[in-house]
Amino acid sequence: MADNYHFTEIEDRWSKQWIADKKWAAPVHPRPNSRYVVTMYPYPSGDLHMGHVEIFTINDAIARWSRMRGFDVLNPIGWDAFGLPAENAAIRRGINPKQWTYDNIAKHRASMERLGYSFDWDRVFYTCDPAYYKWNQWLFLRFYERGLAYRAKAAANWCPNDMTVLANEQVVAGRCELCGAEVERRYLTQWFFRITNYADRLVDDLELNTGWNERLKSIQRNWIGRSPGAEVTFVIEGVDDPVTVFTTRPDTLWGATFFVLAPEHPLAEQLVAGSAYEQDLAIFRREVASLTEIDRTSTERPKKGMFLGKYALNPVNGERIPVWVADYVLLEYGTGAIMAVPAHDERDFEFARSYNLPVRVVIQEPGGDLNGATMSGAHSGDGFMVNSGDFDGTPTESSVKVVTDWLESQGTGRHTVNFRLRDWLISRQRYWGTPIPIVYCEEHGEMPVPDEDLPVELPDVVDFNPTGQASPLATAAEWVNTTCPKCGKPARRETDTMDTFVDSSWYFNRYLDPHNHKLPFDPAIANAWMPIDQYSGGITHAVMHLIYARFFQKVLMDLGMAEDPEPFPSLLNQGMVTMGGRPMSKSRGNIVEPAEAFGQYGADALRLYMLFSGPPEADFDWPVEGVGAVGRVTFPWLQRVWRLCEAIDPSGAGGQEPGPPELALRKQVHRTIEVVTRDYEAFSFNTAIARMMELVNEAYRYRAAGGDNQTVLRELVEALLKLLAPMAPYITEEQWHRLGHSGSVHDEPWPVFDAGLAAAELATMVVQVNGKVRDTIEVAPDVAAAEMERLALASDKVQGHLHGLAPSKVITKPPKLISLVAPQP
RNA sequence: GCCCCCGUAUCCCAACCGGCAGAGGAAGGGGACUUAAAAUCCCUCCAGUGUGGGUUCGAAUCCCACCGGGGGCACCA
Repeated sequence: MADNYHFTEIEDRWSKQWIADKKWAAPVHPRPNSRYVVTMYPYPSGDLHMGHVEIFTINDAIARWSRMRGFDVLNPIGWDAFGLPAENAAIRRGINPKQWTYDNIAKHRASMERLGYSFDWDRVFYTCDPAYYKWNQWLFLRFYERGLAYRAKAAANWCPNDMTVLANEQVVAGRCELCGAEVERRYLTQWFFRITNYADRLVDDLELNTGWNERLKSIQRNWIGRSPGAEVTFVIEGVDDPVTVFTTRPDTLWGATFFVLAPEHPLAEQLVAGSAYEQDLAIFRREVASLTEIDRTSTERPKKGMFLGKYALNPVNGERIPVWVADYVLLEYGTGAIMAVPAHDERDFEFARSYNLPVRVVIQEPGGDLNGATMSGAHSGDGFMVNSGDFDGTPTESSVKVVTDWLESQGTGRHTVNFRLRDWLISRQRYWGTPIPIVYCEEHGEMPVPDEDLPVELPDVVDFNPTGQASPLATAAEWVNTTCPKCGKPARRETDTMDTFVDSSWYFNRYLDPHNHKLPFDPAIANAWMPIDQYSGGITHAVMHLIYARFFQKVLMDLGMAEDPEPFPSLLNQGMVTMGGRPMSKSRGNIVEPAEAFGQYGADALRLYMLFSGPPEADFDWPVEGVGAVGRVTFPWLQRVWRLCEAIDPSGAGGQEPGPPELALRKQVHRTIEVVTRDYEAFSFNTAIARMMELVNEAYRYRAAGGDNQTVLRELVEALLKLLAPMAPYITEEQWHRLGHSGSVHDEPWPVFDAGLAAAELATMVVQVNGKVRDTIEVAPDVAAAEMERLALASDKVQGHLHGLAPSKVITKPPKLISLVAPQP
């Protein structure tokens, strides 16, 4: 008697069995045919959400499929366990962040186990564990030795809500990426990683990432913002040191009619010191400082500035041009100073018109008559140089290079490249992160903590409440007061902690050697697995994690600890899971809890539902009905698969000689193997499932028509179970055993299709006349072109459209298509 | 403003290198089974591919322009 599909019992039993057997453990040293498959480790806030389920399921299907294809597969997991939400939860509840974090990790893990993810549980780590963050500190010291970690005073993004500074990457449209509060600009002394040293390599090596989509590469290119141009040196009257400006259009130098400094530029202060302009500048600076970053960078606001009473000398013609400060010039970009060419730059033009500064045309369009006095907007396009001495007539295509070369020869300029990317600000004024391993000695100043004193552990007793003044760690007096590693005299520890993106910038290396006590990882072991063959995760990390980790990889390479310039040349970005077009959230009430879904319909049905929803990269709008969608779509199909399997005699009793219906069914099995394999290769899980549904439909139709050949049905079901196993691991394992096998379906080799069996005996040839389908004819798959033409011309329908004339042109694509072009009558 | 991605049945989604627009699912309609219903099984309806041009024997697919949606960058010199 056939059993029903009791998914809860089946899933519980196999889940425990696999874990007890350490079924997904990977070897330390892989064979040459290995696959390192990694999905971004989660942040343990609450339980898993649907976004996790989607990407982990995709990742798991890839890992399991790779195993069946004979690869050594490493599919690890860990937790990104440091970070602000834990600390905020701890403050609200009056507990230690550690407790909240570990409670959530336990929830995550239970859900992951039930969902059947084939992670290698022996390699798990938590980044808040001193055994992990010790190596953040170790790596920090290596960066420090090479000048890649440094402390400097700079304008920083301060989140008034989270009471910490943020990296540029963590500010979205002027707001804190985590809490949404508008960030403030503060001049603070902070720790930075010198990522700008790697800006060129970060752009150039994007080309090595052949498995990235264009969208992501474009986001990173935009973010890094490489801008080739020139530096030009100006002399300001009465100032000893020359001032350098950056420009992308040195060919417009002859059109510079004024010179502008950023209001905060130290030189501005110096220029007006003791003059009548001094007080006005102070007032103007205060005005600018009172603007938020959003206002300051708005293109809508009229530009403001003031003359400083000094003149700069244009290096190309010695002309005296007035020096101004203006709010549209930013201290952070380029050199904080510009030459203003109003005729050919929109911003300079706007400013010149509001302050009645001269506009001089130095680029003219062919046949154009641009006039500085009358033009209504800047001409920033191409043309040829005018009013530029010997360079008149030089076209824009070559002018930038020609002029810059000439400036170099004169010693007044040089080719250079500017970047939008800023150095990565890594210090945070919060508790729950890696302590920065630096102490400050009265005598020796900033001193790195020696390697043998690592880890610098987080103290337990701390007042977490951020004050905005000092970091919480400053309240742990016993911890802060230490001794100088050099002289032994009293010293104070650095009280800022590291950005948690430091943790995630190298974690995939730690999985490869997770218990190493001497090094973050053994390069020899890591290099055997690296780079990651398939990485997966959200595109929300496009300019954060995905740029930082690439930077780390390059530094590791320069340290001799890595061989590969890119850590994850192939990356899959899953789409967002939404409901009603908006992100799922508790407060909005548009949420489906994974536990609810697998509780009602099972992990297999939920996994399959996520995979069936569409291509992995596409956003997925969950139907508003909620979990019921699983009960309407993939759960009934799994029951259908279950019933089909139950119709197979486990004793393996043979069937009769196969007749035409059985041969047709067998052909369908092999065609399914062929296309499903192709779909897996393309990560096209939704179409793979559709193909399997088709096969199941065929089997049902065969049985509904009275067919019951056990041999062919068993072939079909066994192939189906193998093809489905990476996506729905439980039902396939259970039925594989019920069919009488003692081993695991997950240890089976991936099925191979028989090309002879998969091929059709007859092909359908489409006959087009003038591009329109006029007839279809059954032909042999290996039909010759001449035979196709003969058959096509023999068709009455075709003759009707040729009007009895011979075709003027014949295109054949054997065996599927022949296209005839009728002669013009 | 510049750049990237996407527009296909009522809905979700297919369509390889340009070659019969439809694989799958949902919803809808009909039928079988049943005393009846549910469940199950079978059958079935549904668009000419956002719009307008172009290239081609032939365009959902390639090119151009536009419209709509999503995203990135943006007083970046």
